[in-house]
Amino acid sequence: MCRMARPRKPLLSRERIVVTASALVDAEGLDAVSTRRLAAELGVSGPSLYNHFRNKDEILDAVADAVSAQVDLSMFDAADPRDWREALRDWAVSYRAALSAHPHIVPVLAQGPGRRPAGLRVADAVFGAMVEAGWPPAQATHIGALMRYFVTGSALGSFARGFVDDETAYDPADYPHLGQAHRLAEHRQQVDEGAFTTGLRALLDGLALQYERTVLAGTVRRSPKTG
Amino acid sequence: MCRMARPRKPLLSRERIVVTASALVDAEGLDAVSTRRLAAELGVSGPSLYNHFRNKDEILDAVADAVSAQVDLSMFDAADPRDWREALRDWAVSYRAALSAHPHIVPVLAQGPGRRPAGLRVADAVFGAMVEAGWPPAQATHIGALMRYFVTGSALGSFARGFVDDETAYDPADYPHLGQAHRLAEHRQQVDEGAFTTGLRALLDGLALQYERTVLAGTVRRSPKTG
DNA sequence: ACCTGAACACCGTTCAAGT
DNA sequence: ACCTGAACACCGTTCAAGT
Repeated sequence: MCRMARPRKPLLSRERIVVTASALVDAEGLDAVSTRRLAAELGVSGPSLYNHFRNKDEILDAVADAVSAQVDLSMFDAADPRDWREALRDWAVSYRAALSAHPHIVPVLAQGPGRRPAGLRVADAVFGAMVEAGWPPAQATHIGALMRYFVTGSALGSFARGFVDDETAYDPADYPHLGQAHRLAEHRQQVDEGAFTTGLRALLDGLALQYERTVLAGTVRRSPKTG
Repeated sequence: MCRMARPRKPLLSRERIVVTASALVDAEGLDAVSTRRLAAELGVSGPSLYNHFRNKDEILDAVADAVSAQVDLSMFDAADPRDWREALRDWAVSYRAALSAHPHIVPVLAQGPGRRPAGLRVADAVFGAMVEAGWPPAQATHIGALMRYFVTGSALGSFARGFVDDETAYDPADYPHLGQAHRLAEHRQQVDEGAFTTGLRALLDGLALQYERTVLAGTVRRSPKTG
């Protein structure tokens, strides 16, 4: 019609790049993502990407943040902040589910939120909820950190898949207790799920003990808003 | 003297390569390790490395295994296997110390022991000790896995360093509880150590609860060696 | 504003050739 | 047995040029 200043739509967008990069990471791993390969999948030439991202690391950061955005945080809006234990459990389960669905990007994600908005929303929500529940700020920080240690660790590498499925690989003379280790691969799902569930329960039980000893012991029944 | 079949000593050895590669990883990170760069540090040409390792991944595996070899396992030789809690704590502390000293290689290490001898010795020792302490094999496997999740997660990325040291980075409108997050960098050591210590104690407290409920509850005082 | 080809300084790995 | 240079098929990124 009038003006028609821009003859055709741009071929690329940040979102298209992130979606395609995510699919490539999931399908073939981090090493498969080269700017040229990614550009080819998008039907453009390599340098085109630099119109939308400053460099390759920024693309991978965006892929990682898209995973963080999948983490459910609604449990922290719960009516009673004293239900911190259940909220923390549900959050950890959702957190791990999101990461485990995209294990190849976890090393990037594990470097911390930095300036990634979704990663920061996660950190903000858990810290806020713990403070709201009565944990001192320093302890609330520790809880956010240690939960991330556990969840990223569990999503980073499958424990079971860390052993090779080869009966002759583990000589009983060298490793007297690993006679069945080559069979871990068969039970991958159960082993990793079981270890995560056991560890999560242990963490929460242990934190509840500390909560009783420190937070509840020091409480003298504050009424909110009235000082 | 006689024969002198080999005129001069080889320039390289697997050990020299691993030592130099480790130093390079520690000093400049995984990305700095290229076969050409590593070879240059060793005073040889790039392809020479292929006389000693099949490929670059094998070199990084060897670097990772050298870190696993630093983990103290002596606590699992303790007289009384019922002291599993203390042994597990001391092991976790030593494990994390070894990994934290070489954080850049942790993503490689976290992929599991595979066929790396030192990594397998670690897995063998902790599994054997837990079974000896009375844990059922499936639970002993879970403990080995969940402890690795926690330790590798804590060594992989500093929680505190995961936030940028920039007062304007975290807008209170977006992240209402992160007002002090930019100050985490100052207290990096205390935050990461504190979170690890808190998490480790919580894990062990929680596991001890489970031990009381399941292992001790089912025990009818076995005398060893007499069935 | 957004995409391109050419170019630069790199990669991991193979292989024939040397000693 | 162990090291080399040359070569192959790649990299990430910059930049002048096009529209």
